[in-house]
Amino acid sequence: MSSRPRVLVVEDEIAIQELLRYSLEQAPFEVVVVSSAEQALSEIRSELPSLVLLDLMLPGMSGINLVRHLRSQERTRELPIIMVTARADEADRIGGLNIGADDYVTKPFSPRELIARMRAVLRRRSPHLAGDVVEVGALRLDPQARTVSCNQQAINLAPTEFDLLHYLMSHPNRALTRDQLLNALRGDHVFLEDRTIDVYIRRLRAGLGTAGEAMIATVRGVGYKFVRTP
Amino acid sequence: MSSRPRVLVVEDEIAIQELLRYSLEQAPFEVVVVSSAEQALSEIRSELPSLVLLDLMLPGMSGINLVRHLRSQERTRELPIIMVTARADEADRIGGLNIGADDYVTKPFSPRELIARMRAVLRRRSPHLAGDVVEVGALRLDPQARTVSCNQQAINLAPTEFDLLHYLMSHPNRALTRDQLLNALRGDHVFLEDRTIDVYIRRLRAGLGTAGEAMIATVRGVGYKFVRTP
DNA sequence: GACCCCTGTTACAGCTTGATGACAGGCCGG
DNA sequence: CCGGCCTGTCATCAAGCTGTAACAGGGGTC
Repeated sequence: MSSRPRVLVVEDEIAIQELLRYSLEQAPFEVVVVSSAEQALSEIRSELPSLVLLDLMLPGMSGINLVRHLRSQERTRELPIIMVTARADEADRIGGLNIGADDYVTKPFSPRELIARMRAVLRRRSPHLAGDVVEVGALRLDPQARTVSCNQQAINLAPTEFDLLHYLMSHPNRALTRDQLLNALRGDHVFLEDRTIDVYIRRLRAGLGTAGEAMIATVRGVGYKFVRTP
Repeated sequence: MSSRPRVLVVEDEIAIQELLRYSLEQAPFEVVVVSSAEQALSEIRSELPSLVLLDLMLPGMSGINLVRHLRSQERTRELPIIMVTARADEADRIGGLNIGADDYVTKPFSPRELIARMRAVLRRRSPHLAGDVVEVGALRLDPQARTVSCNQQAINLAPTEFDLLHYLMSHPNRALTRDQLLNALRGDHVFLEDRTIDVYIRRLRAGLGTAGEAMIATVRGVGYKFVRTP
């Protein structure tokens, strides 16, 4: 869940589909591709992605109408959307942002630029999904490389421990309840014991060694907290 | 109790229920969802929430009638209520406020906006639930981080001591009865000895050190008071 | 100054909460 | 197919927190 943002690509040209799938997976994102607005709706209904990448020109319902529709629904009101348009003047015409997209890119675009824009949008909406390196004190976490180090010393963490640390470091100095942490790790449709978080905190602390004890604080009666200054 | 505000969501559409539950829990609020006015009454009877989020259109008893009923009862007269309404026309809005809701939002709404309005209402009615940092003299209390400091010096308090201080600091220069304090800490359905508050005041004063003696004043025959200027 | 009411303080038993170690099952790679 | 990690749960233990009673002390009233 917290590991890689899910991107829904709505694009009908096969060549571009493949280009996007490849470059986005390298980013890394988890990529789901559909080729029409109708399929996009169906996919979104079954699981909300972290971001939608949407071609303006589509068979059937147009991209613009899809954005309008998504913006009119409570569930998808805040869903980050980036539009892809064929020509710059098109972007001008639709005023990309006016119809409710968060950003747009014009073809031809460089994957590098696209990914940068996606990160920018995610950064605004959900900081821990943006893929930025997080650095606090001697601790450094790189979400893309999925590495953690403390004073240049590499630290090995299991996937869940990594995601947990990532979320904690992205929300420093804030007491987080076990519920919030479980939601961040597993999404809101999974039912797990609150106490499971205790165990992961323990494993994470053990993995981080002495430094970990200082940075991950227990907030009695509430949950846990990542403290910036020990 | 005082740690996270309890929100009762009265909403019959499943999709909106889930959206609200997720975004409110991240806020963070403690969320209870019911799908009819009758269930809402039953829930409120068993435990008074900090705020009610109420869809105007419900099966059975309408949202409007529920508000009227709540406003007619002593126990729920002051309960903050935000109405959610599908129709955006002005008559509804005015009606919403006239019948006694504290605020309203119209669908479609963004979770961000909704949470901002909830905070605003809470800030007005129950300042200690709004989540703002409270700063009085050298004392500083951060509800999100759950930290207290005096002249930059961290102070460690037990959960109840923290909540008590939070409530006191949010209502400065005002004599508060033991009943009021117990209510704020434990809700209105828990019965405890008044004198228990004395003990918590004692523990809180001890925790705050010399500064605490000066700021928490005893109001003989009434209760206690947080004084701004020693 | 005596008395009563109120508050301060302490001690304590019971309970809740968090830390920890162990374990079964699942998944993955070799 | 096997072995090794990873995951989620549980039982247990230690520590901290809570609520009450009991006693001490002080202030105000008459």
